[in-house]
Formats: sequence, structure tokens, C-alpha cells
Amino acid sequence: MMREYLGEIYRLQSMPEGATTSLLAERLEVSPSAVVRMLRRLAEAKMLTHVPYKGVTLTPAGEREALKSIRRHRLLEVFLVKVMGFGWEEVHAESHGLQLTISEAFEDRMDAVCGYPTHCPHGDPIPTKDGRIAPTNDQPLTEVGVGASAVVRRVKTDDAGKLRYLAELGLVPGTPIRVVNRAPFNGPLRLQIGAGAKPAEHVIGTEIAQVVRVEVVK
Amino acid sequence: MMREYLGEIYRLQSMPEGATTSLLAERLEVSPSAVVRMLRRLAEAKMLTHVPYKGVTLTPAGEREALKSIRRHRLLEVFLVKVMGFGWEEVHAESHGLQLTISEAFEDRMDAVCGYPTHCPHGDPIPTKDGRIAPTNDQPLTEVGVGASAVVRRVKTDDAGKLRYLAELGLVPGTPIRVVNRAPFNGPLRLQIGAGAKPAEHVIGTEIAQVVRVEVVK
DNA sequence: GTTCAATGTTGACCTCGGTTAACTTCACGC
DNA sequence: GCGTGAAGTTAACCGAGGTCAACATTGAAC
Repeated sequence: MMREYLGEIYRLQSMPEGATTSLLAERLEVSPSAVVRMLRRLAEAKMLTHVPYKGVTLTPAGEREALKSIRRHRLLEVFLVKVMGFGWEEVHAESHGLQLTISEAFEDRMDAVCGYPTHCPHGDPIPTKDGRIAPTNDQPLTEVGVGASAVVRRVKTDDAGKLRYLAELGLVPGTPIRVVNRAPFNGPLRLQIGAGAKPAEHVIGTEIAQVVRVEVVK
Repeated sequence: MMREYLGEIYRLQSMPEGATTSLLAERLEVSPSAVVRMLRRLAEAKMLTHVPYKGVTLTPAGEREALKSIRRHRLLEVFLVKVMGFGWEEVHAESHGLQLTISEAFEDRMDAVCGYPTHCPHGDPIPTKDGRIAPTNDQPLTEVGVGASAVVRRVKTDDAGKLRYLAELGLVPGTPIRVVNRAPFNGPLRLQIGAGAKPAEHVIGTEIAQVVRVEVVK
């Protein structure tokens, strides 16, 4: 359990808001008080430093553990999609419990059975066994200029409905797109999705566009 | 957790000794007092009746739950061997934790991915989703007469060492054998193992023979 | 500078699953 | 029929992980 908290702290640290008590509580679906107590225990275990009312910072040891948790989580997601046949919108919920009980041997088997994947179904990089993680270099679709071509890299949501919708549209990691048009005042985007002879054209709202991260192609 | 206790109770009820507190404690690797408390809770939940100092009997509801647990456990074992590439001697330990956290959806996927197996790697029948379990009709190898032909049906041990040894010998469910000779006073057995042109011959001790259950071929 | 709402923290409590130590009950040998 | 050892049970305890209610701190608005 401690490791899962660390993983979530790591994820949140790389976001603008940082890893706050209430955000952690929300993501882990527990009460804030449960989070605070766990922070104390993790601080005692030298996994992080916690300055009350200020914030939290992972120690190097804490980061190592966090990356182990993230590796496990993302490998599990790949596994559930590629081997078990779950949809990419189902895996978040499904991983929740499994993550806590799989052994290291099982993790290694998943890795092998999936062909040593480098990214999870949503496009996030999977840390290596020795704790290295590939850097990401993408931006929200909302920030891409009209006319630009790009490739979808990551999809930053756990919402099953949004994920289903994105899959329908073909907005999955690896898909090439082009921003055809953007309505004013953060209006909806018109996108060309996919390559080849007949790329589809779709209009998506900003709530969806914010969630899709792309790498612009020169 | 309750379901796992029920599964173990069911398994033990079909053995000569029955489901006693101490046997349960041993199989579940917990203290007898933990077992007794769980028995009380299961009795409250109308899953069984427990007469202190006498014994325990599953109610129909308890039996249903027990079979669900057993199904889950055995499916998991098949899955670990066929899909994940574990050895049949490793799966008992590996299932322990996983069993507690897999969802019903995951169970269904395992079933499908494994091709709807009917027996676990050790030869025990897998209950169906609606709670029916195939009867078994085998006997310990120790009770088979000299000269008789038989087919290995089940292997009744969780000991990794014994399982490894049995796999080496080829004494796995489905293998045809013949009892060539038996030394007096419950002495070792000489067996012909396997069919075809050159069946192997091996001598095994009674400790091993007791664990192997076979169906005699007329 | 005060106030106040949002955020963070502490404390008291619950359940679950495990433990050990002490006590009961059972059944078997004599 | 009476010990006595094994098996079963009860009681008191622990830690993990969760809750809610009360309290503390922060920072932004006025």
C-alpha cells in the first residue's frame, strides 16, 4: 500500500498543482486524513519529507519505490489490454486491486508475455526494472496551432466514458492527426485523424482536447 | 477472505479427517484461533453451522460460495501455467495473494483465454460458473494391483519439491502407466510410465505413490 | 489587518486479519 | 472412572487501513 501512495505522489509531483493532500486523497479514493497518516509513515520510513501545511517531496529512496509502483501499474495495464482482452477504459479500475497482490515473478512474466512493452495503453512510459523512465515530450492538443500536424502521444484521463469516445474517434497513442480549424474563444477543434487515403475528420470540444497530448511533427 | 475459508472447508470436508479447526489452520497457514473466529463469522453469515468441539458443516449457501472460491483458485492455476508460463509447482504459492483481488471479469477472461479448461494442472475438476463440479473417480496409486494399467488423474500435493519430481518422472494427469512390481511391506513401486514405443520405467517410494491418484484401465 | 473559506491535520473510533496465552473439552489408556 | 495430552476455544492484544468530527493554518478579499 505504501508503494502505491508513493507512485501516486510521484505522478502528482510532475503536475502543475503538485502532490497535495487533497489531490492524493481524491486520486486514491480515500479520506484526506488517511493520506496524512500515510505521509507520516512514509516520512518515518525516509521515503519523503513532509512539511505540514506546506507539501511533500520524495527522497531518492521514495522515488525508487514510486517508480516500481508505476512500472507495476503500467505493465498491468498493458497486460490487461493485450493479453486479457480488456478495453483500455476498463484497465484503471481493474488494476486497482491486482496491483497490491502481484508478485515480482508475476510482474516479470507479464513483461515477457507482453513483449517488454515501453509504454502503457494510454501512452505513458513504463519505467525500466532499474528505475529509469523515458522522458516525455508532448503538449496538450489545445496548444497546437491550426494547420499543424502531430502524433498523439498520451491520453491523460481515467474516465471510462472519455476513453471509449477517444477510442471510437481513433485518438489513441501513435495516431497522426492535423488541426484543421479551431473555433474562437477556446472553441471546438476540427481535426483530421489518421493517415492514408481517407483520414477521418471530427470536431472535438476542449474538454476532450485538453486530455489528448501530442507531439508536433515538423 | 471468507470465501477462501469456505473453499478450504469444502476441500477438507471431502477428505476422511473432515474439516477440523487444526487442519484448517494448517492449510490456511494461520493460527487455530484465527480459524475459530472466522468460523463464528461464517456461522453468523449462515454459511455453515459450527458446533463447538464437534465440527462444521457447510450450508447450501456456504457450499455455493466455496465452489466459487475453488473455481477461482483452479482457474488461476491453469492460467498461471498455460498463459503466464509458471511451473505447476509454483502456482500454489503464486495464487495465494492473487485469489483475493481478482474481479469476476478477470476470472471470466482467464477462463476464455485458457480455452474453458475443465481441470486444474494437478487434475482437480474446475467447478462451473453455476456451481457444478465433475465427480472424481480415482484411487491412490498405492492401492493399484501389480500388473494393472491405469491413467494418472490427480496429484494431491502442494509440495513444490514433490511436484517437480513428479513432472520429471512424467507422472502428470493424463499419463498412462502400468504397475510392474511392488516390493513387499508397502515397499517401493516399479512403474512403466507413458505409452508408445519406449515407455520409461521408474521406481517410486510410497510417500510419492500416495500422492498420485489414478483411474484403472480395464 | 481581519475575516473567512479552503485546505491540511489530529484524535477517537471502527473493522479485519493476524497473534499469544490461558482455559475447556474430548477421548483414550489404564 | 480417572488422568492426561491433544484439540478446540476464548480473551486480550497488535497493526493496517479506513472513517468522521473537531481543530489549525493559510492565503486571498475586503
